[in-house]
Amino acid sequence: MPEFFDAISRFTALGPESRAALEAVLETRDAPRGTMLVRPGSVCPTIYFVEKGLTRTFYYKDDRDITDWISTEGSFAGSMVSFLSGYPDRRGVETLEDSTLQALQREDLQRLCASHHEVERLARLLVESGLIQMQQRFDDLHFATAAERYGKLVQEQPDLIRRVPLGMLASYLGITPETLSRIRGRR
Amino acid sequence: MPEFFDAISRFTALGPESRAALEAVLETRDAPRGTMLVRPGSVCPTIYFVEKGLTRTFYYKDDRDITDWISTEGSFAGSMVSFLSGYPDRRGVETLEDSTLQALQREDLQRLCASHHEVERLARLLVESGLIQMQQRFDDLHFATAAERYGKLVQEQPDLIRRVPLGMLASYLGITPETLSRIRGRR
DNA sequence: CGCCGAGTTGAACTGAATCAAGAAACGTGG
DNA sequence: CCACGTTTCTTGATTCAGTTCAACTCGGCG
Repeated sequence: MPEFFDAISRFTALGPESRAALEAVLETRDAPRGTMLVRPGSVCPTIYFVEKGLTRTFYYKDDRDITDWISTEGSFAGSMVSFLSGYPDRRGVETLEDSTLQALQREDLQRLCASHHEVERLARLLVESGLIQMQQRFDDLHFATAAERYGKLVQEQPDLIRRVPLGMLASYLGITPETLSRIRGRR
Repeated sequence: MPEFFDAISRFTALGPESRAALEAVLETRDAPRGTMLVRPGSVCPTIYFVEKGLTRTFYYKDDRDITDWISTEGSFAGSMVSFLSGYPDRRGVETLEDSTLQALQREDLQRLCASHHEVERLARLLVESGLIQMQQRFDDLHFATAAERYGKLVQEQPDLIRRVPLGMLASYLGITPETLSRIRGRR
């Protein structure tokens, strides 16, 4: 719980009232490795803050399992698009390790956004930072080679290389497992 | 001006006070074709609503001119990332046709967000829709072939094919001009 | 043990980039 | 209004990063 407020304090300061209101709707959830938090193809009514553990957002593209996003401690997990739009999305979410999560319901957040200006600001800033990350990832996909993207991942999140199976990392980077294996092979 | 409020009314309703406050800071600007609205590499302190005309967001990647985004009537133009973060960005913005724009300054928006909850909500919803679009585009880049992406563009914005030079369309689609020309060639 | 999924390795294939000329369109000044 | 130079577009030949398909290895684990 305090981790959550630590994390969001980087975006905006919450007054005691807003903070209490948020605290009241957050729900702590322990989920063992392999728990399906959101089923692919459904609406994602909950966004999870990862306090401990590891999750991935994934979907199926022509029977292939694609990892779309990986959320480590201190970040959010969910189908952003579905959570924001309220429409179903092919993306699902599952834990890759035993995890402790803070669950925030879409409806609660909507309500708090309406009633607390500070929460609305927080939501805006969170979405903004999501958009900026997305832009970054888009640019990488556009212009960096497979090896460059892998190199960047190694630099920025070296722990993931050990914690996430190769196949999932590969699809996260937008390449096949074979290609990632070869990239590793040289050096 | 009314076009602007029409467009944002799809997101949230503004009370008369918020509306007046926004109106007060909007500035209409006529820009002939080829006007540089934001220079690449600078901070983008202004977001433009395109009332009439056409703009593109672009940058240079190894001396190649890349079109990152195209904004038609009724949409926004600018370096989202820079506008939101306040940091410089390689992306610049220029008009592709004689255009009429509504200019909104970052500082004004920040101020109004702080003072008017409704404006903050509007900002959040706008960023959300930006993120959703971005996700869509990311997925396309990931999985659709060059020809599929072009086909989609033809379907969704057929006017752009006539209004935007091939080279710019190509880089917008993430391919070379040669490839786009060939795609057009067959059929 | 022997199976099974995850990872590696190899060979052939492919979509798109690159390099290299031409052809067409475009606008600017004489 | 035409001629010329510049930019834009097309077409062809070659190359390359990454995919696909297929076989093989390795490390558990029932």
